[in-house]
Amino acid sequence: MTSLPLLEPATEKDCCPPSTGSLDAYEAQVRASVFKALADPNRLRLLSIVKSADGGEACVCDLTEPLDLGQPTVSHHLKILVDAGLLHREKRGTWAYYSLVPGSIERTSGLLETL
Amino acid sequence: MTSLPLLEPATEKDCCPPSTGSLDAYEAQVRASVFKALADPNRLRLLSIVKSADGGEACVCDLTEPLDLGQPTVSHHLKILVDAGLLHREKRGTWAYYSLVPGSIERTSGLLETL
DNA sequence: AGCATACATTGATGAATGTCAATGTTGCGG
DNA sequence: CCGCAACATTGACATTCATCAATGTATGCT
Repeated sequence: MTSLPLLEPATEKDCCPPSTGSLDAYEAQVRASVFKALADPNRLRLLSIVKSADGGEACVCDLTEPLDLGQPTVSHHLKILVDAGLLHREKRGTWAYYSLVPGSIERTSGLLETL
Repeated sequence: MTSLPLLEPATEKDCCPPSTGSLDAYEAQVRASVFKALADPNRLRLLSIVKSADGGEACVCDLTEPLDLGQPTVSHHLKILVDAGLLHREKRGTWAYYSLVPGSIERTSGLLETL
């Protein structure tokens, strides 16, 4: 994988006028990689827990127990969500705090409705 | 896989009050299976082509060429989209016509925003 | 009946994915 | 400096997945 621009940043020009009438191969691949990040039950639960966490953020140690997964596995899933542009990672001291990227859920919905 | 109720039918009771505050394992699996259907570029293109097709429907023979895929592969992808509740299949004569299930895109967006 | 067309299903194969154990890295406290 | 705690990375393994070739199943036509 070559690290595609998954979720376009908020500072994007006016969005997605479908000139051809249907998705070209490139756009389809970009969008599919975002849905790939959502295509795992544990990653959906991670998003849900982070979203409803106190302060809107959570560290790995808070996430490994409710999912009943090992710490390396949780870190792996979190990395996929960060690479997809859905989660933001901020390291403070020894802890890594994950939070939802503002607007990322809405932008992902947009990827669906502008098919 | 045991054929889970992927996209709840339109005749669903008032939607998804999150009692626990975060997704339980079952709900996460149900929702993930819908996003799994969307996690492939060729399937996204299929949805896009069907959506913008004349009359809102298309047969397999219209879909195999723009995707540059074999007919069995296209049929396979279409089956996944039907099983996910996103496409509807209607057989008329020798042809099989696929169309978007009304409201399925919006319901899928709902699966995102109610995480 | 016989044949061609449109589509589905099966089986096989290479690639991608989820998980864990082991190890590496970084920051904090004594 | 030493050890511990939190997290990331690597390597291995089993499972799932996307694709195709071959075959099966209807349906329409002559």
